[in-house]
Amino acid sequence: MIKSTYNTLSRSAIDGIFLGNKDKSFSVDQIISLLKEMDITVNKTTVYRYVNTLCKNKVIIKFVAEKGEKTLYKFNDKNLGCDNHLHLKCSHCGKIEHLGCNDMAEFKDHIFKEHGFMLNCASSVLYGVCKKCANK
Amino acid sequence: MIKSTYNTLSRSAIDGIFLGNKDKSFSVDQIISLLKEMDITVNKTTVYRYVNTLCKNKVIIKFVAEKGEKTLYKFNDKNLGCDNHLHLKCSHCGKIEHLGCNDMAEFKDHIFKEHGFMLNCASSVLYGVCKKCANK
DNA sequence: TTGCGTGCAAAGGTTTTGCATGGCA
DNA sequence: TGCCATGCAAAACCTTTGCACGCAA
Repeated sequence: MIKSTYNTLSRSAIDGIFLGNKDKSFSVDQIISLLKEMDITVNKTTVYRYVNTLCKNKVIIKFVAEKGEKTLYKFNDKNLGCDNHLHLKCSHCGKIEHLGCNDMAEFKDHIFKEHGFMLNCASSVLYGVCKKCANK
Repeated sequence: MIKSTYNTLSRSAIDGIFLGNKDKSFSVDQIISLLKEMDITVNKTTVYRYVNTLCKNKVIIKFVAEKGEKTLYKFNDKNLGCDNHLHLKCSHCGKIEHLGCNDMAEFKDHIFKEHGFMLNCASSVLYGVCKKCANK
């Protein structure tokens, strides 16, 4: 999924996991388990290194689910439109800011897991005061 | 801040930090630094134990800020009403759920720190489909 | 005096780093 | 061949636990 590097079985397989489950998130241990099911054994260090590389390249996103939980990694789907990010509307100047999906992933996930509420981002608007107006 | 326990200098000082900065959040290391500025030296273990006790008593709330960041602790202000939590409205049945401030702290904090946007929770409603309606 | 609070050391768990080897291009 | 990818071991880091001692009530 990233350019100017070598292709290896491990990396292709990890790519496959993220590409084949664009809406799911995985911990490093889960990735290793999934690889094992495909009879591919990969060292934990290798997985950590690769997911970090993918994060730096913005191919996947990294987030912490809860308290002491393990770090999760998820495909960063850039093709999704306004139904996948929230909108912040300034009550003062009326400007609307789009809250990118990187910021949303954890929050939406939490609302769904903990409250069983499937958020419809396209319809939801958060109101407040933006930085510029706050400084006036 | 909690009953049926002994009062000690360390605990009073930690109480003071949270009570005096109700809207701010601190890591264990930050707490130790602040105590040091008051010439109070407290062992890290002690701080961990006390903040965990305070969490169990719902006096403060615990949350993870970002990625691999340290766990943060913040005063749990119960005097705040609907202007401190978000509302989830089901587009199907119309029911409104209140998203408690424990769930909100991190999200609101993030929006403010990263986007400079001061969220007005009272005016903001998130739309989606609740658990009951989703199961129909 | 009783039992909670504390500090120290050690352990636990996740993630990172160093180094030598292996494998892609 | 050159350089990146990998595995192993060890380290780094945050947090928790065990144990003995100290101190509040």
